[in-house]
Amino acid sequence: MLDIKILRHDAERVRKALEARGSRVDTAVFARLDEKRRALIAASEELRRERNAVSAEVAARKRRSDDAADLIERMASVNAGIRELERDLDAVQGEVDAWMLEIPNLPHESVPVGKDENDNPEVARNGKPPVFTFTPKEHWELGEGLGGLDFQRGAKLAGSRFVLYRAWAARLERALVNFFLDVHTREHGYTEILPPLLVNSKTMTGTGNLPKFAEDLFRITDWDYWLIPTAEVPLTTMYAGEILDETMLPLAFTAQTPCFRSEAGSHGKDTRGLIRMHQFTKVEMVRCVHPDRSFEELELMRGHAEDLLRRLELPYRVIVLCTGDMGFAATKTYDLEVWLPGQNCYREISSCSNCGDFQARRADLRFRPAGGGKPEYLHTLNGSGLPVGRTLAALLENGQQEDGSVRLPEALHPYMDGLTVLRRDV
RNA sequence: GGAGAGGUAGCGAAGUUGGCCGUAACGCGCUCGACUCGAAAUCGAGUUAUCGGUUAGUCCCGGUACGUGGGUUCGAAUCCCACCCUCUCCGCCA
Repeated sequence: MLDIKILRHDAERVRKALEARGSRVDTAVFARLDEKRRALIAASEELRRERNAVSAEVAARKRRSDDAADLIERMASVNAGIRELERDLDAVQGEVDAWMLEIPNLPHESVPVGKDENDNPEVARNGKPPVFTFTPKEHWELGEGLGGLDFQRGAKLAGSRFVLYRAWAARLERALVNFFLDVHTREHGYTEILPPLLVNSKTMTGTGNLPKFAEDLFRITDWDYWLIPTAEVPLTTMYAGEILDETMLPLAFTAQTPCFRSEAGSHGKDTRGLIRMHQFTKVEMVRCVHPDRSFEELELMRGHAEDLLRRLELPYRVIVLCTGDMGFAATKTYDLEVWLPGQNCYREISSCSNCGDFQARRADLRFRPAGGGKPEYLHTLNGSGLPVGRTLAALLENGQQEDGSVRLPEALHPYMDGLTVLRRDV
């Protein structure tokens, strides 16, 4: 949610910033609603003030056993007025809220202006794509060939975009989860959380997934439960409604969870392989930080994700999402893209975003400054560190050998009981 | 699922025959000050959030908030209804 004061006093800035995102917003609508809302508040509060005063007078008379019938009679019209004004206010407030919840975050000034993913500048690159003396296969071919990925049975059990892991693949999934969590908790200073995988509407609204993106989510029939599309949702809103001590900042949480996404609107995209599933495991990083530090924290967190790719010896590049390609809640986003030899291109493997105070306002995440004083909204960041399925795909494609076996990077050997090469029989 | 108890400031807790009871008794914690060489102890003072008006900002004025949402009433922490959550016991269960 945007700061309502910015909308009031600098609507033009909002309009321009959102235009860069490719999202048009009619700030005049807001101005009109806001004005109406404030007038209704002022009017109804005036009547409430009167009611309070008269009620106090009634109480005083009753204590003296005096008659108060005239006052009570007078209150009938005051109460009718309050009822009417508040009914109107509720309606207007509802409109304002709905409007505010649909407005995306403003891009930070350092974000390049652009239209879509073709305008995302590359800012860093690491590792060299491996050179093969044969035509590299795609990961699903390797995975199926080695008996680890069973897309057919996944589809039988649940449908398309589901997969079943077997033997070394299931083991590798678990190894990656442990590896990621170990690095984050031991070296990067994150606290591991195991959150609920179902959350309510309020929680989903806090991160910005609702109300606008309901169609991207799975929900439970007859319950106010939604399946999380990422651990970002519960991790970011853990402290919703609370006022933290500044000394608690920065908070750094990591969690591995299944993630559930409807992938509505991506029919025909990445229909094969592990890239786009309805269910996938991801290790997520979330940071709740002092507003003055959030952009430094973004660099830090991006480094944490990069660290994992380096240790896995996976070639990758880093891009900044341009204004037109950013997510709803983000004010700045880096995407890490891993090299997939089978697909002969870089594919997104981590998205690290600074959401500024956008989610903090929605979820009411605040801290009290160390010197005392008014609570302030903190800033929230989230980043994948890393999605397990896509990492597994990258490992298969980058480590493949001519006979279809796959070399594992050294970092994973201890997590695989010393196994260094994936073969059909492991 | 059944029975009972409860939800009030950072924590504990008082307030239920409706009316100076909401900055909210009392205690703890925290902050500042006094005392002290320093500390403890003691004493004193301070310590909710939010919205609207006003403001450069503070102050100030007013509204709201006693789990949530409704209702009754001139007036609700207090009475009524629904729901949520926590605890205890019973049942069931990985």
